Amino acid sequence: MGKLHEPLNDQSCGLPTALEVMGERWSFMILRAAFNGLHHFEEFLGVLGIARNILSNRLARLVEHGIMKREPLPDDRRKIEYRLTEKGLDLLPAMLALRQWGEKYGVGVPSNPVLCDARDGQPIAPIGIHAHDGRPLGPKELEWRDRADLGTDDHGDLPARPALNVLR
Amino acid sequence: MGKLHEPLNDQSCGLPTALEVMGERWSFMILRAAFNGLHHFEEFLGVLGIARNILSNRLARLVEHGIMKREPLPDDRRKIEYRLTEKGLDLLPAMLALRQWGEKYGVGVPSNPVLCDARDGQPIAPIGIHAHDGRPLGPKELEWRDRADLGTDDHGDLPARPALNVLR
DNA sequence: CGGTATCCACATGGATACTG
DNA sequence: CAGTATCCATGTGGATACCG
Repeated sequence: MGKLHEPLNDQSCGLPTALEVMGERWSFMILRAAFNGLHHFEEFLGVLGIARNILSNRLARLVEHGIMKREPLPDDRRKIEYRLTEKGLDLLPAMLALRQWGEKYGVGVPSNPVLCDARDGQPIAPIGIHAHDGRPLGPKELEWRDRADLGTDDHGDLPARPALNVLR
Repeated sequence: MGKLHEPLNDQSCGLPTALEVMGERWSFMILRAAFNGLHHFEEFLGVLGIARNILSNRLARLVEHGIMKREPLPDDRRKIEYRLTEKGLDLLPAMLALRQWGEKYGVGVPSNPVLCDARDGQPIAPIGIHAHDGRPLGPKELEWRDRADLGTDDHGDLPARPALNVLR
C-alpha cells in the first residue's frame, strides 16, 4: 500500500488530519464501541470480532493520537481501562453525522441505541448545518468564501474554487 | 487483509454502512475535491496526486454507491463529468464535522475555503449536536435510550449499554 | 487479562505503458 | 481525455501460539 503513515499531502485542511486518525475502518468501529460504553480489551475483542493483534495495534494508535487513554486499574494493575479523552469525545458529532447518513441511505433500519436529550428524553435533532443565528441551512444556502474575505489572511486549501457549483 | 468487501458485521447501525463507502482514504479526498468544485478525471488526478488506476477505481466505486454520477458531456463524449448526487451531497455535514475536528486538533490552521451562509456571508456555525428545539447540547446532556422506549420497537445495535458512561 | 510474535492472505496503492 | 493493463511494494487483517 502507499505510504500510509506519511501525513496526507495537505497541510491546511482539517479533513486529512482527521482522516489520518480515523481512516482505518477498525478505528471507527472501536470508537463506536467506546462511545457505547466498552472499556476493556476483551470486551472490544468479543463485540467487534477483531483479531487480537489488530485490536492491540489500533488501541495503541488511538492512544498515541490522544483519542483514548489507557489506565491500569488501581486494584488490579493487569486490568486496563480504555477511555475516550476530550479529543475523542469531540468526535461524537462526526460519528453521528456519518451514522445518520448511513441510516438514511443504508438498509434503512434506524439503529439502536438512540442518543437523546437527557433532560426531556427526546431524540436529538439530526446533525446538520446551521447559520450563526441557529437557523438550519440547506446546501443551496451555502457558498465557499476565501478566509481572507472575512478579515483574516490565510493560505489555500484546494485550488481556489469558491463556488459550491455542485448544486445547479 | 480481511474480507474488506463483505459488509461489516452489523446490520442495524448506520455507521458501518457509511464506513463501507467512506472507509477508503482516497474516497474521502475525492469527495472533498468534488465538494470544492472539481468534476474531471484529470483535475482530480492533478490535485490529489493519486495514481490513475486508483482514481479510476475509486470514482467507479463512488458511482456504484450512488454518491457521484458520471455524465459524458454532450459536445465531446470523451469528456466526462463527475458530479455529486443528492446522496453524495448529504455527506457534507459529516465531512464538515470531521474537518472541524481536524482543525481543532490538527496543526491548528483553519482551512480554506470557508463554508458560509450565502445570505449574510457569515461562516456557518460549528457542526454540533442539537435538541429538537434547536438548543445546542454538550456531551453531558446526552444519554443513550433504547428505541423501544420511544414507542417503536427495534433490535439491538451493540450489546445494551444505554449510558454514555464515558463522561463521568 | 492484555498483550507479543509469527505466519500468511489479499486489498490497497504507486508507477508506467498502452488504448479508443 | 479517460481510462486499462501490468507489475510490484507494503499495509491491513486473520489465525494462532505464546508470555508476564
